[in-house]
Amino acid sequence: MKISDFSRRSGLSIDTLRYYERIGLLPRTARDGGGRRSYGADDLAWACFLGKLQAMDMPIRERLTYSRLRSEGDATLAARRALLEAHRAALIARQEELRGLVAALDAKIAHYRDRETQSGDSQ
Amino acid sequence: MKISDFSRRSGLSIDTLRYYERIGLLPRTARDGGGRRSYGADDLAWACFLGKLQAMDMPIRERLTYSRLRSEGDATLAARRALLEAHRAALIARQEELRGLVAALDAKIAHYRDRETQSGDSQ
DNA sequence: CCTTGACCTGGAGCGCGCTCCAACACGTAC
DNA sequence: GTACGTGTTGGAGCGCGCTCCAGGTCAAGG
Repeated sequence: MKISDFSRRSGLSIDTLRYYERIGLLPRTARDGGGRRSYGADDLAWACFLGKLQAMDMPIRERLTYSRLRSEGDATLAARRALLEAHRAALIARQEELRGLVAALDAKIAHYRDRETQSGDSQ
Repeated sequence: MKISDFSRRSGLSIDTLRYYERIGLLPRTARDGGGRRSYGADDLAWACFLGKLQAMDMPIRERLTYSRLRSEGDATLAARRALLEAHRAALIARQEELRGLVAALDAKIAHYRDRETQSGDSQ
């Protein structure tokens, strides 16, 4: 698969794909005769998972660590799971925080509704 | 209140307070005889709310818009409420997204648990 | 008086995560 | 054979949101 197709299917921009490869987040991609990147199906699964990790706000450093562990094979399975579990805990904490913040926001919005009504009544 | 106290109470660093004032996110603060910032209680409430907006991932641009509206008085109450409601909707959407991502992460973690067990059993 | 420490200003620097660019190499269609 | 489209590289640039720094001012304490 050529990079343009891979970009569309993975949801990562062409520039991002090359950038990720440069920093080692994606492994060095196989090349065709002319030196062009040629992606396979397993590359796609990995790129998509990287995209999910990013959507989960996992910073690049952590994704790099995960990627390095992955490249070291089955010996790092437990370490990788631990990393994911730590990030899961962070996500849960963030969700709790957001719940509280939404509640505060709702209070503020209700407060605005009151003030608008009052000023509307008095004019 | 001096800036160091205000920083501690608002949770914003001294540098951030000065930065916010520079870009217009905080209004020009009152000064004492020597030209030093002298904050009041209402400044504190506003700074704390700005902190919450930031914790809600509201970008600086949007916070600036909100701040500008606020400085224009009661005529902008409805606009400010609309802005907060739009951000509330974004937060809810993000929460939903995170729920899905956590589910995907759980699946991945379960997958790792399986693989670890298998390799443990076979050795 | 003189030191100390907190404050002031304008501006530079930084870490993140891309994004864009110039200059060049292919391979296919006409 | 030449134009075009798509790819390559290394490196520069960017938007965000601070954070840090140099060089200076001022008030209070010893």
